[in-house]
Amino acid sequence: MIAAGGRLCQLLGLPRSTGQIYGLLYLSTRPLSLDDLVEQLGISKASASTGTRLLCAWGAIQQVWLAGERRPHFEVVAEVGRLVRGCYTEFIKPRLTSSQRRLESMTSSLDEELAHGLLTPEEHRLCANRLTNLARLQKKLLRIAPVAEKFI
Amino acid sequence: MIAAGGRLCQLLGLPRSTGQIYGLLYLSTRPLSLDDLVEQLGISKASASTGTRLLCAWGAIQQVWLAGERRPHFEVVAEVGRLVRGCYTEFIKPRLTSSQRRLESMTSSLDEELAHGLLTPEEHRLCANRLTNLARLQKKLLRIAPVAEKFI
DNA sequence: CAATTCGTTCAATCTGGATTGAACGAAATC
DNA sequence: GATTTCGTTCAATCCAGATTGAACGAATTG
Repeated sequence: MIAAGGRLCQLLGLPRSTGQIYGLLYLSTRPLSLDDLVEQLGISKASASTGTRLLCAWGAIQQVWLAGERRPHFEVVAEVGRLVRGCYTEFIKPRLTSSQRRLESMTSSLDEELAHGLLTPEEHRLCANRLTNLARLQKKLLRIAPVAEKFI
Repeated sequence: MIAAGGRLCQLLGLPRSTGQIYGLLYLSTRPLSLDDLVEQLGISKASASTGTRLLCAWGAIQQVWLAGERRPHFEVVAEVGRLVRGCYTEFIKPRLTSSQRRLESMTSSLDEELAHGLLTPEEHRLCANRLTNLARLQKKLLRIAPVAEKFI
């Protein structure tokens, strides 16, 4: 589980240690402290600190205060599906909408170039077609979201 | 467009140059040779060679032989949606199915540990629950595919 | 208040993988 | 057949970003 989490994060361009922390906590039968993570994963306290903070910010894990312990421990929060959804709304969706704006500006500047005679009508038609294709794809990708949410 | 392709590839953990090549070809009004790519993108011929080969393998671009030219040129193939679908069947789906197998083996070894008294029934129940949660999520993700294909 | 225990931060280091220059082989041209 | 023009391959290099050790500050304990 630790290895799987590490590889998944590395595949996504995220710190491997972060995935390892989640993997360990996911099958731990009790909340773990920072030093537990350091010891069991063989990572530095610095990595453990930044990793847990990142996972907390994503709502993947949470701090809990155990009776008799004065430092916080960590445990995973239940639903994994929420992580996937969060990944969509945090990562994919903003990029899709921002690139939609960029596409619009590219289209308008393309029209300008045609008006100034920098492009033949032929060339303009080809580029405009490709850009509208992209725009259409983006709209579809954005429309999938509500459908997918019903499934997950 | 070049920058967008480069950044997208970099985000996905792919060579930036590959994305740049696709971005340039996507708005080019004519097929380009390897040396065109080298010149216009400022990348080495080695990067251009491996990049075009990768994109050809994905069906993102294709070679065309222009009359009077003895070396092949490259152009994008139209539908972008096919790329997204290919990304799913090539990357996501295999990983989902392989990790499904791994999950099953983990579950069975977990049962063994319970039988050998290495785990309390309490601990076994918690781990088994989390594993079945994961398995359920994977099944859902796999089931989304046919739905999404109708949309894109 | 001193001493200890933590978590955080930051500069330095390490590393996986992209990039590249050069060598190579194939094909075409003369 | 010699020469030039290509595309490919591979070892060396480079780089972004993950990791870490050490220093720091806050909180707690004696």
